[in-house]
Amino acid sequence: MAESKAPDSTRRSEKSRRAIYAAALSLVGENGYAKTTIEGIAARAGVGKQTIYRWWPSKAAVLLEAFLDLGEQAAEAAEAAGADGAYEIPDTGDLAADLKLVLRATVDELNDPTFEAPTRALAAEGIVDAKIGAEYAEKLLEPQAALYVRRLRAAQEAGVVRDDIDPRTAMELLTGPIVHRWLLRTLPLTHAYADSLVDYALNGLAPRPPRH
Amino acid sequence: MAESKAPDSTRRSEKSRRAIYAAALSLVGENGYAKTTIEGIAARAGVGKQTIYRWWPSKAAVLLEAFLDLGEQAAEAAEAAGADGAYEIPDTGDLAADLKLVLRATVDELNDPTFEAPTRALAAEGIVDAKIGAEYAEKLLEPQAALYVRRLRAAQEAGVVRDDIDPRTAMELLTGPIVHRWLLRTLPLTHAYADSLVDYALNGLAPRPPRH
Amino acid sequence: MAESKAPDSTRRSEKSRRAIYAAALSLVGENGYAKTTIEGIAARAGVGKQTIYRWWPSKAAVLLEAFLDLGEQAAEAAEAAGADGAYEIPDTGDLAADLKLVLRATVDELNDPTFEAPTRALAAEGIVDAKIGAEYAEKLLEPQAALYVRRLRAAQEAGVVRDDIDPRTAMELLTGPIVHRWLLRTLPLTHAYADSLVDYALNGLAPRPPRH
Amino acid sequence: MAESKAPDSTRRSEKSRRAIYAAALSLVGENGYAKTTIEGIAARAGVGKQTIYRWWPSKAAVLLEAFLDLGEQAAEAAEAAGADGAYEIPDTGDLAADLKLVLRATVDELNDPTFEAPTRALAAEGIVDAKIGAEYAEKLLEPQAALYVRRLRAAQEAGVVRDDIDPRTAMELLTGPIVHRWLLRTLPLTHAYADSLVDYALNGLAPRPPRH
DNA sequence: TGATAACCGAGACGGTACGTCCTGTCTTGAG
DNA sequence: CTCAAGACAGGACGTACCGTCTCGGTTATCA
Repeated sequence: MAESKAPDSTRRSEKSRRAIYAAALSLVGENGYAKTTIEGIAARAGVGKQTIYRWWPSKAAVLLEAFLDLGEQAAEAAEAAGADGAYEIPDTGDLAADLKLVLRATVDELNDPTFEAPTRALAAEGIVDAKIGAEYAEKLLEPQAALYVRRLRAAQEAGVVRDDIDPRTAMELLTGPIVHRWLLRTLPLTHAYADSLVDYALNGLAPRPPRH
Repeated sequence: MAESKAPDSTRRSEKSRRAIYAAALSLVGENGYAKTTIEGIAARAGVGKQTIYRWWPSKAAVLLEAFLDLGEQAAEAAEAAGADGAYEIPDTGDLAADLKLVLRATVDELNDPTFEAPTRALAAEGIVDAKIGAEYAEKLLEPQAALYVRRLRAAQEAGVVRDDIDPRTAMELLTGPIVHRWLLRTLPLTHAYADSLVDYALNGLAPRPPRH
Repeated sequence: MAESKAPDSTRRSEKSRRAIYAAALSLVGENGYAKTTIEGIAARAGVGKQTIYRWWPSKAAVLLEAFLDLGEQAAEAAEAAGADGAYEIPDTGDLAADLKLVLRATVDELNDPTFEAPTRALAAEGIVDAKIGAEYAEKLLEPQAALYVRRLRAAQEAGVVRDDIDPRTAMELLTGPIVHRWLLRTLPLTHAYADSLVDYALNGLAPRPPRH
Repeated sequence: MAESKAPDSTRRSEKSRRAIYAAALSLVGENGYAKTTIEGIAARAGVGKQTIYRWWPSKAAVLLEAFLDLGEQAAEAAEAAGADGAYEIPDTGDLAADLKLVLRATVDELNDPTFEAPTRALAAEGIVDAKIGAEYAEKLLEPQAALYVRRLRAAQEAGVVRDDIDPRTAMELLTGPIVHRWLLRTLPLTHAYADSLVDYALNGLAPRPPRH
């Protein structure tokens, strides 16, 4: 059942891999994803084209891995810098405040022009190419999602979220609209919007029956 | 001070335009958007390439117009078939039921494999190309959004939605998560999910204080 | 029975054709045939690669045509310069002298370093590729051969060559050894050698019976 | 002052060498010389590419050696089969008949489709690459030429060829036209042609003065 | 009798050129 | 003027080989 033509990854050149990541990221930053070519990446990385085609199935796959590598390096750096490893959504007891904090951070990140082009490009590629999409979701989205789920479960245990709520769906109620606005650029993405979403989601749209 | 190179649209060939729409849609359906080329569209439409370049700025623009045209034709057909023109979200008095109805329809539409490829392609293009994205949002998303806003305002007047709620944000609370799941394929898109969203959005995640 | 994909030669760019000829000849002169690439020819000619692939089946075909064109232009120039058009082997009545004259000229031409590289390259290509070889023979060799045949026929009429001799074979008796030496570089190619060939061929190797 | 990178030929793998010869010859036979690659030879021979690059400077050199080896093996086989080793042109006393015999054999050999492709390929390579050409001439052509020279010298001693004839040039008068026809495919190569060449060469083209 | 060189198979590497495809522009001839 | 047709310059595609290199794994002398 082994792949007949799989290259021998033990002999892979680490130097080339890193150079390809760097070249891909810089070219996408400079010219945009559409104008970035495999040929251009190879040239800037000082690498033969075949070395890219040998290890990646597509331009999108290269960029995705480069992105993931960037994240991993940042994580390692953070860990080395003293943090206790796993980042978590804070739990101050005030769920609304905690969620607003992280959603505002997400909003800021999405509005950061540095990351905008490559992130949009990857998202677009993932929308069309299921393979890329799955990897994108698994590697970039899922870890983030898990944080929300943990915080929401804690909230359920603390009694501030109903027990019959599915944390996953609850998370999507918060992040879905933000991603939607960012992707489709329908309306500006602001801190106020993030706050509104938290309030609406936690308390619902229907009026509360008045206490007696 | 008119555009020096603007073609004279009064002399435009209607037949060619329709042939281009048909060719574009069929080719995207057969081979996917990425493998569809302007040359291929021109060939299948029996049209010179210049005729496409003269009237559209990009492949995405062609497909977008083809899509809009499809919608318009469907609308005209529906109108001719007897309906009173403007479609609306029903108002039975039961907001939750009404919303579930339309959200389930949206889910079905998004799951329809016929429309999947071109819709994803357009969405992806819109994510990367702001021009396309704006037109996409204005022509395809906005009319749909307006229906929700109207229905939610009616609900506010009826007192089943709080007055301080922004209908636009409320709408995004419902459709955002659905679009998000569809685009990123994180989890399957079902009627049950649509129902949950309505319930969560209307009632919130936090427990209601007990009536006295 | 028409070719399905034949390009329309009436719309062919004369300028590009000439530029391709010039580029091909100069590159072969500079770097040799083997190191001359279609890509290089296209680049120097300021032409798209497809323009070469559209009109020629191979690098050898390009060079062959370029060579033929060179000959035609030289011929036109000569004609314009006053000559009476068709060049002929002179007929002074002394066959041996006349043949030595042209064979010495041929030797000089083959020893000319300017023409050596491209001519060898074309000959080599023709040896391997029958199509090229046939065109090479027809366009470059045949006209030359016809001159010999005419001169030898005149010699037969004048009674200095036996009537039962095939002029074609006779010609090959003269040129074959020269071409052979040139191609295979077995021994140097000199005027003396050319003279010997004429003497040997005209008088034979066997001793003449003594006159009475 | 020895070559710093010369491999140690005493440790050379005989098995690999033979496998490379066999692979080279079979691939040239199957696909032609141009489509035969060093990589392909190595793969079929079950040999690393470096083993070829270590011992041969070029593809042509590999094929040339393979060819020579073929000839040597044939010679050894012939010797073992009883012959007295050195082959010679027969000397029956009738020079014309003897020459016709060997020239007809040469014609048959050149017309043998089995040897055609590789022989043409080698000849073509030798025409362009002087190094290969020299080796080709020395190893394959020279031994053959020596046979002619010996037979012609014997003819001179017997008085059937004039003493002032250069045997080498005389030989070229016979073989040159045949090789020429074969290489350039101008006209078919037949026994009759070989016979004519012998007659023309021996007796010359000019009429003999009538005996008194 | 190990050390220590070589050759060896294998195949990744930086490159070059291939021949194909498509882009967006330009030109031609018909209507 | 628009249109169908398609040639053009340009350039990226993905593939095939080039010739070099590095990697274990056998041999096959020498210490």
